[in-house]
Amino acid sequence: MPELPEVETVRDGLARHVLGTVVESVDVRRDYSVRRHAGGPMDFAAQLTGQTLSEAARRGKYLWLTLDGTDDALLGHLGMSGQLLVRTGAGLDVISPHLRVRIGLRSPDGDAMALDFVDQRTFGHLSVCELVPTPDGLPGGAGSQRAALPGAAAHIARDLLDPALAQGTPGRAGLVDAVRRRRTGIKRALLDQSVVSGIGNIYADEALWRAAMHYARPTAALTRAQVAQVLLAAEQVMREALAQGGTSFDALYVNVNGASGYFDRSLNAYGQEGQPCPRCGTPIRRDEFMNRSAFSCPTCQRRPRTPSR
DNA sequence: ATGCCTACCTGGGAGC
DNA sequence: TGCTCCCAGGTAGGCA
Repeated sequence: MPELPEVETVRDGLARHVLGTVVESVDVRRDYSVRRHAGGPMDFAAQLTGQTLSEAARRGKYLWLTLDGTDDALLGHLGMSGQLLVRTGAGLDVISPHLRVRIGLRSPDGDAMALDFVDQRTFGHLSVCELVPTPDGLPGGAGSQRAALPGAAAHIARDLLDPALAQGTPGRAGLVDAVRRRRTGIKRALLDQSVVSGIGNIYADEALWRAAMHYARPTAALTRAQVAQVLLAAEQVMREALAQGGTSFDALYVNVNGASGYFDRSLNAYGQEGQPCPRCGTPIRRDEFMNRSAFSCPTCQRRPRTPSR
């Protein structure tokens, strides 16, 4: 499912293919896919039609296209199965079985195009949302780097690929402290998008495996160095996935599952129940966690004596 | 305020 | 072959 690397791949593809296009039509095929939009699907279409898409931005797993000359943006979240596909030429005849919204576009060259929102499981959604200035998205209150974010995403923290959270910056140190202030387990903290964004179940498990840390380790009992290590592991895993997936949008198409091709080859823990740990050979274990799964190596990632859930 | 849980939603695939 | 059921999980909102 799309987490930060996949969403960034989509954002990059949109930046290269749809900026400067004008919205000519909006076909909402499933009302549920237009959510958190005050006026509903009809208003969504009305607000988009005639607008020029002028910038492709992202915060965590939210991404948006700003509408030129307004304070509004087309905001999207891919949920767990969403895709944004650019259609051109004969591709316009392709109607995916899970097409939820088609946005008809006209390129600066006069070509007909479409931006298709395809989403099998319908956890994703689109809206038109006002951009609002945020006081400071940095954990720990460091710095003064304001940002204009869609109101619906204003509560989302910066992600580990955000320059403001680069290693050695006040932002990164503030994030470490913010994690340690939590009274919960490390995986819950990693998944909390208001602490650090972009990490989902897959990259959380992969980061914890790489850092050789159990998911239930209480954050408050971790040292700064341990928290920094986990965050670095998460950053590395996501950067590697981004490097592998970054070209898939050249074909105007992201894999059917919204993934970047990373998953086939490089997963060490997630989904690997019963498979040998690549580090020590112990079979990877699957636990129920937050009504989902947590995959870990029982040897490399030893459960703490007093685990946090 | 903070932490945790549940509902939302679909259809591919496993099991019979 | 055809049917049923399970499973995936990001997020908002509500609860304690």
